[in-house]
Amino acid sequence: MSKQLVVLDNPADTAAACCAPITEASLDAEAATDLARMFKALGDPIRLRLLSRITSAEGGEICVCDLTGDDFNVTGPTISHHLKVLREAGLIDGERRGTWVYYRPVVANLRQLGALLEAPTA
Amino acid sequence: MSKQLVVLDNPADTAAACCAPITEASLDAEAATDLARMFKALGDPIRLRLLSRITSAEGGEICVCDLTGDDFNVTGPTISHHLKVLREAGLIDGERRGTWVYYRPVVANLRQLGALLEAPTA
DNA sequence: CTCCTGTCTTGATGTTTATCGAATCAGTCG
DNA sequence: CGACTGATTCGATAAACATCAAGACAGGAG
Repeated sequence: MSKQLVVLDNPADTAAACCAPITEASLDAEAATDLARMFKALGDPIRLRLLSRITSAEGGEICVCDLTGDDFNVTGPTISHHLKVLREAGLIDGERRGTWVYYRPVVANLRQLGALLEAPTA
Repeated sequence: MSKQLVVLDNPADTAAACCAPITEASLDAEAATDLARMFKALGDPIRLRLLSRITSAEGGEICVCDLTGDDFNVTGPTISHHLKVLREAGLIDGERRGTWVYYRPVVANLRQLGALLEAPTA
């Protein structure tokens, strides 16, 4: 099982009604499902803080060992679970290098979500 | 009970670490909780499509009666539930006028979420 | 090879959520 | 007032989720 941390089929950049701002028209059901999966991943305070740490990390990536410190009040497995949710949503991307595992943001998908929400502004 | 559809204390525009992009630093726990509440509201395909219809409505608002058509495959009460979730998250805002109830987007909060996600792009 | 540390998976548990049908509230029209 | 339509709330149920403790796996150090 070397699949463990490989990026594998990123569910987000396959279909994912790219770039259509939410104002443009009614999202069709399929696009809504893809997008909702990503938003749902953001819908937890711990995941949001994890993502914040990952996106703001120097060098564009961060070691899990820097996330399991007791800043968050949860155990290691729980952090691991949340990272998996973010990864499966296509918002981050992880890789093992030697002893440690590093995560970095998937900027394109984050941008897509942002664009979707900023459009109604105009 | 006239409270029913009044905008009441919008939980989102009170504290809500406004405008700090997710890259800037580690979100503090309190800000993350507020933001996660909004993202969670977006984390459902039906709510996303409802919001899409609301933000793209002519005149900036839409009648619930135009949402309960069978475009979505759920019953009236379920639509009502989702609208409530969006409303309590501070993403939309509703008002009864006569027989019908109208909803419109809370643009400032949508924009805040969008800005948070577009920042990592740069 | 054997231990040790870091990360993830599994299994269990309590909580939250989506959904519906039935009942209720709000406003209009006879 | 009394019936009717639109929208919400209530109560119940099944599915999804967050969390933890215990165990498993990966890689480096003795």
